[in-house]
Amino acid sequence: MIKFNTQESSCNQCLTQDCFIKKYCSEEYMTIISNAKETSVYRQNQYIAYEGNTVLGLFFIQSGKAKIISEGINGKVQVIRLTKQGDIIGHRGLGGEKYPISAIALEESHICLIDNDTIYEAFIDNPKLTYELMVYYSKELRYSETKIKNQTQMNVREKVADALLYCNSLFNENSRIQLKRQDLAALAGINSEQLSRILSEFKKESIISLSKDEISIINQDYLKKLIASL
Amino acid sequence: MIKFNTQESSCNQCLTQDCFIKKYCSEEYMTIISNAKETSVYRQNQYIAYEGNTVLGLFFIQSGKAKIISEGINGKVQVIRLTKQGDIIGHRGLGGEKYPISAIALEESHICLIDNDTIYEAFIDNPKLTYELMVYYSKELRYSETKIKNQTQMNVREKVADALLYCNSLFNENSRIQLKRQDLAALAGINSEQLSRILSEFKKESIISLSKDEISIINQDYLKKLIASL
DNA sequence: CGCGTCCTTGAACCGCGTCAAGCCAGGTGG
DNA sequence: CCACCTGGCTTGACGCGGTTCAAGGACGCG
Repeated sequence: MIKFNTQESSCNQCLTQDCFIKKYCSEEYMTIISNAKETSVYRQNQYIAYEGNTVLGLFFIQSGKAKIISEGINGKVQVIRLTKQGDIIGHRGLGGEKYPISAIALEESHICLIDNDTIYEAFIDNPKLTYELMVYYSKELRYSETKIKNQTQMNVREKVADALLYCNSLFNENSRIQLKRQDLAALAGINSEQLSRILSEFKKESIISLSKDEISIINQDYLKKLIASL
Repeated sequence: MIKFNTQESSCNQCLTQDCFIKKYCSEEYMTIISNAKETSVYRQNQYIAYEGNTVLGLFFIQSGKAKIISEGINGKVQVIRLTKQGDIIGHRGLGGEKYPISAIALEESHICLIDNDTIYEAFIDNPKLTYELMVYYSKELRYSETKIKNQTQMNVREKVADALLYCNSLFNENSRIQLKRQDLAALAGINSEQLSRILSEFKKESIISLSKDEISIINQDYLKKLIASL
């Protein structure tokens, strides 16, 4: 694993404005955390956290993207969610000993690790931070519980629509989605053959366009209507 | 809705030891909350919170049980989780305006409602409370995300085993489960016909016993092995 | 140019959801 | 006390949607 402290290792000078630490910690604590944290660079496909490993602390994404996955029956992978700048990884390990999920970088990513003790102190001394993180969690819970229902009730076509809209709303890069088919399928909770079929259908119906390894949504309204009944 | 302040409306005299307020709030705050909270009695099948309604605050279960549900396609119900004494309902509404789920009492239940403002003040002034609640959330997240994977990858038989073990570990009342078939099916994420079939199979194989409206687990190890590969 | 990886498409099987009928227990009224 | 009705549970039969297996195509890389 490639790790090194980057030059911009001080939170004060960090440009990532959506970081919880920057937004909700006192000046005093930002310094403490700056000294304690370890910022590393992860290359594409590199593991950030590994299911079953001991919880070291909380990861904050300074820049980049990652997928959160969980392995199931016969090694079948489920993509739980995708993360971007400002998001947190590893919080599910709070109060536990082992990471219940794995995190893998989707592109080169700069990620700060704050160890268990430091972050615990920060929580106790910065109620606003803790509260805001709690709210962040409750949003994750809502997303997660909606997805339980979706996995149970949606058909394949709806699952694909849902996954496409999810990617689009999360990254919002001119509506372009660049995930491998396998990852997108694992996010939708289906197999890659079905995904291919549905994407072809959508293309024929001019709902999306496919070029190389990118998917662009053309008719977003259609996709939204498709999953509106949930 | 039947509502009245019970005699034991003071947190100091409350016998529910697993309540977060009792465990992590200062004496001073317990008094404040005692005065602000409203304790109500809900009968079986009565709604505690309703999907889409304005978030009033947080519900703490003093005694009783409830199911948390979400309605989906064609009014098809998904049981997200079950709750018991000491659990919290409505925290998913934090930072939102509307409850994203409904909660319905499974039996006569005494439930305390703490309004938004009071609970927010309590959070800011009791960092330990906020932290512990955050940890509680992270556990919910782990459960929830495991369930996403289960709904995607498990077959019907495994889903039933999972649901039975869930009920058993949650309530632990001499391994007896008293939920209506429909509720149990909605918890497992399948239809009630399939549930019946699988339960009959399990009965034939002496894994469970069925009597009237109760299910008893006989061979717990078998069920655990069945879902171990997840 | 050949190989490996990823994507696409076709074909066949089967698990599960749906529909429908029968069963059992409890409640109600004649 | 029995007849009837109602709601929940069980079981059977059927058909569809989706998974699986398999083959072929597109592309990048050595």
